[in-house]
Amino acid sequence: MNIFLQSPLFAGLDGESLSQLFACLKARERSFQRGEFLFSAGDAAGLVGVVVSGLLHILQEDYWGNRTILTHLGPGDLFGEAFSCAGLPQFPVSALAVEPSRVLLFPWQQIATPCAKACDFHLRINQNMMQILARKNVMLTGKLQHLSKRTTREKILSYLSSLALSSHSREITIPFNRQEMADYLSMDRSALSRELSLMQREGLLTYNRNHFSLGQNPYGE
Amino acid sequence: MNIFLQSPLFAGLDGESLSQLFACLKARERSFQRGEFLFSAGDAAGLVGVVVSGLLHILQEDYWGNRTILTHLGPGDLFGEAFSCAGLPQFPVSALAVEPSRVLLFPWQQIATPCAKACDFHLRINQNMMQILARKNVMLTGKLQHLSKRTTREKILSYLSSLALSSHSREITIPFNRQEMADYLSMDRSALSRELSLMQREGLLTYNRNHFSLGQNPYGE
DNA sequence: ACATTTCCGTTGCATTTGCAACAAAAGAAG
DNA sequence: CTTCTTTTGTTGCAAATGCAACGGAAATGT
Repeated sequence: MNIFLQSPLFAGLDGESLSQLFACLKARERSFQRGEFLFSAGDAAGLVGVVVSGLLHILQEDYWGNRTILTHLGPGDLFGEAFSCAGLPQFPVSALAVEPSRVLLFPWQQIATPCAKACDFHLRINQNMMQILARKNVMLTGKLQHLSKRTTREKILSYLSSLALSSHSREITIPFNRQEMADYLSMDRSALSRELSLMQREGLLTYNRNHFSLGQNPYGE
Repeated sequence: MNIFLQSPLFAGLDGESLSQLFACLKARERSFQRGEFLFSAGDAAGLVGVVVSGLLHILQEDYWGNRTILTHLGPGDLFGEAFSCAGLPQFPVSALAVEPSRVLLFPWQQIATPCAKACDFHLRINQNMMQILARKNVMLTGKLQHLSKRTTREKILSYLSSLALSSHSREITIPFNRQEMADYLSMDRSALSRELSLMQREGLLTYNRNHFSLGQNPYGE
């Protein structure tokens, strides 16, 4: 139960409201065994879920059948919301339980349309859902900015710059180690290290581990 | 007026509802001269707009002051919705009129909270907005899939594969010419042409201009 | 039909990047 | 302190990529 209260979808609600809301949402809790699919690509979309316990993988399969793991989902995480809310007829990805898992599932429609009682809870999670989608949007847009740069250096600077701007400081501590940073920016770790090292020698920035300090101008001398 | 009816935000409404709704939303129309900023990075967010006529650029400025054009917006296009809805305190980007432009502006809050009259229109654009955010989400996620591949070939295949899957066909016609396709995938046009040519020689696919036909298996022989 | 413009494929070349392997540094465990 | 593990920096090398330039093909306009 605590899981739900911490989930952004149910933010602002208390335990009591929650049980009423779950009835409203026609939510039901289900268990999945290790290796069981919650849904597969091609299944009708319209389902939203919250992980209660266990571990899920969101998988994508391309035209030739190659699978990629897109995300790992743990307790509290939300899934299916974007596809369902976008009105896609089918899920383009699959959700797999990689550990015995319990999830709360409910039909998307129940969120979108106000219930007969027009309850406040309903309004609230409606707003929450919108905020969740919007935030994810902002996040994705940001990451896309970095990845659409063509060179390693530009990607790195784009990433660090965005952090510096949002923290209003030239001092940045990132939440990644080198390997994770390289993964986030979709590049090789050694290439990342090499470029960082180069940039430091050129005086664009200084760094130590996951702490960075940006210089004045990456271009002019 | 027609512009609005075609905009996804106002989908499902008719002309009459629209005028009532605009009052509800406290919408006002404003004109901007060429070169005038609608808002600048750092301004308080919370504003949503629809372009009526003219042309806007969304600009981003990085830590060192380098500007990038993120988007071009024309009549019917929506802007500001993600940032405002996400609850960001400030806009991280700027909006500039590059031609004399007219836009409809309204405060985000008016969409999120139902009006005193609890009008149906209100509910409707609430749902519309959510769908818009969700669809953009799906789009961004898809593009991110492609860009996070490390090699030119993988990016191309990821892109074509996703189109093939969603159209349930190995025959694909893309909405881009070469240069645009290269831009979309963030790569050099000649590098794209070279790789396509290579893949065709290897039998992975065949193509002509913007029409592609995928082969059976890009890996095994 | 002809001229003009846009689009596309190709290629040489310099540079960048991924990959692999190793060394140095930092941190954790004993 | 010593040992072991993890993280990070470095480097050689092959392959990939961006860049620039060019020529041919296709589309467009007259």
